[in-house]
Amino acid sequence: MPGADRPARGARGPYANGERRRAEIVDAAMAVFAEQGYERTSLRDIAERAGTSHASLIHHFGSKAVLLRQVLQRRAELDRPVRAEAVRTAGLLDAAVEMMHRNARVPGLIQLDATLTVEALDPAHPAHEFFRQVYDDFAAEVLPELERERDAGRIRTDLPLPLVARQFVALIQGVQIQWLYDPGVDMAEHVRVWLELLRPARG
Amino acid sequence: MPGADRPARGARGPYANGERRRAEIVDAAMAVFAEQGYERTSLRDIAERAGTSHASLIHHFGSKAVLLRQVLQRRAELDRPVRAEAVRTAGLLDAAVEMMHRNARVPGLIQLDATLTVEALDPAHPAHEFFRQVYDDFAAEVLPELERERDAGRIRTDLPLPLVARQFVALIQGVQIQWLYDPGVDMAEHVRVWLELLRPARG
DNA sequence: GTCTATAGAGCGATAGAC
DNA sequence: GTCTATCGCTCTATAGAC
Repeated sequence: MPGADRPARGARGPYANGERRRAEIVDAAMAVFAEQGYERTSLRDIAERAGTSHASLIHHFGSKAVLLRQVLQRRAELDRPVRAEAVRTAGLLDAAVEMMHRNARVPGLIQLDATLTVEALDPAHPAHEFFRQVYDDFAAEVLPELERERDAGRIRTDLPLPLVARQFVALIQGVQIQWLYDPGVDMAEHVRVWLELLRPARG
Repeated sequence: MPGADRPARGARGPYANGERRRAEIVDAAMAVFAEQGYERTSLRDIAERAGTSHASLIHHFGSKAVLLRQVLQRRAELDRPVRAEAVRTAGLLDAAVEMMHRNARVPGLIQLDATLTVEALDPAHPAHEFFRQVYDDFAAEVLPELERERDAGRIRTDLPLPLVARQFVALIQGVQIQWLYDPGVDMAEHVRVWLELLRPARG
């Protein structure tokens, strides 16, 4: 199946080598951004990791900012199927527990999110809109799930759910940062306990 | 009373002008760090704000890292009396609601904390130990307060309080970042609702 | 498509006049 | 104690050979 829907040009489809090279560079950039953040990472750092020159990065992507956007897009693509499976089997809220457990085992992944999120607070940052949208979307996705849970009697009826949905985002964000300072922090357990707090009174 | 316990040298105490100048530079640095973070701020940016040259900053502080430490120390000194008063009148937990409400009105203050916190994740960063200590200390200070509240029957008895103490820190951190992305987020209300979640079941 | 060379700018820090 | 001048370095991005 791979490449079957493309006209052959050379051994693989068109631009196959160029696309593979670009993918290698994006992977290298993702790794180095995760270790050092965006601002502190130079094109030379990424080029060294990818086994090429910083000039070739510019050739392929045009600028460091564009490369960052490719990294964010790639990360979202990698996440989507894993996340979809977790949501399918556990529901959106409990899936977060599973996702945090899993993400903690991928070196640099959470540091990438935390570092870029805060760097991108500046509205002029190339990833500012991306993160604003990600958080808004996530809160908007969580809200109806919270309403369903409330209507099913599984969470308290006296809570301002739009605020609670946003608090879910904030909690995940904050727990990640505390975990980065102290790996003894159990991120999944934090989310689990917080979800427990939402449950109705049991006497 | 001011300066009375010092031998006069010139019109004011010793080093009076130098200390005033240093204080002005620290205030300027605090403002610019708050707007741009530490890494993205140059000594020239700070010097311009303070109305002097970047060389004079080095003269007074020796390095950019030392200047950052002075800023953090100054910020802690500014915070201490306000915080102490809030804790005295409201108790430690409710004081946080008050503090977040107040801090939201000081431009750049929360951005300073959030930006530096994440930049300082790197153990080699000049503020890494400072922030690790601040978060550990705060969680350690909150824990006995939570235990008192539990013993007084004001919060649930089935919660892992050491984790909850750390979650308080994480929540404040995360809510601040969400607020920076969307000023419509009501930080104090988030803390208030979370504290409400801790209360015992009421049927 | 990848390289070397380099432009052009900004950085932290230093030296030394005043 | 403050300045100008500058060092030595790093950065993003460009130019052009191959």
